[in-house]
Amino acid sequence: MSEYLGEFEQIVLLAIARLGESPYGVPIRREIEKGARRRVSVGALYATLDRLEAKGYLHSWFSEATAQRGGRSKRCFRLLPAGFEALSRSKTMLDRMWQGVSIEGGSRA
Amino acid sequence: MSEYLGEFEQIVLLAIARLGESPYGVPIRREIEKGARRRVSVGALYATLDRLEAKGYLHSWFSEATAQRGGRSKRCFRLLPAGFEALSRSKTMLDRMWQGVSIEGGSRA
DNA sequence: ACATTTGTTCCACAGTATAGGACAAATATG
DNA sequence: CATATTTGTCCTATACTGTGGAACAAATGT
Repeated sequence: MSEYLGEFEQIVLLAIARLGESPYGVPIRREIEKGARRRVSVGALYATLDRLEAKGYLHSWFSEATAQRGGRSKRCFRLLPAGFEALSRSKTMLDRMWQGVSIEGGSRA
Repeated sequence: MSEYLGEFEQIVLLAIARLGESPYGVPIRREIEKGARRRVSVGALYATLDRLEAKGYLHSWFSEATAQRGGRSKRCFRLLPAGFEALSRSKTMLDRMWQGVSIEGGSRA
């Protein structure tokens, strides 16, 4: 297992952090599409959630079913401290690498 | 080909942007190890450089050999505008997702 | 000639990203 | 009650990215 988070892994953890209240798959997906302005397939999302939980960055459990049409039990998620720390490490590293790069566009003569 | 950059791809592009003067493999590698504080194997670096060039984010060419022991021709790199734009897109997206997350650590009660 | 130094390429494999269909579990309805 | 509809998760297959290290290439040194 790599010491660092992939791009999409970061986005998923951040979406959960933003939502806060034990969100489940559907809201998480919506939050990513809205916040990152990027299409997300269901499969991609759950695969990543599984991996993040296996790494100990996330915890999940099943809620009770609700009395609504299709209101089956939902798999809720919570960001664990280790997840937040991994997120911070990635951010710190990227921020550090961006220092001194600025607006020069990279096409110097 | 994904629309977004992987974590390591970002780091490689940033290292080249920071170095500026048509750097080649060895200095790029050193810059990453120093700047990102992360170990980089040669193979990992060149594989990523090749992919970034194939995507049109980077341009490379071979320099003349120099009169030094082992001073063979070097493969020099330059960040292309498309590379800088891709980098900016990734940064903008991550910055947007970080908004509202702050220091709460993610382990709310 | 052959050793040493510096650099790059190749190869094999692990890990991450992606899409979409299959499947499960609830209520609605005739 | 049998079946349709709705909501949500799981599974499977495949492409792309990340990884390390050995092999190879091309200079000068001795």
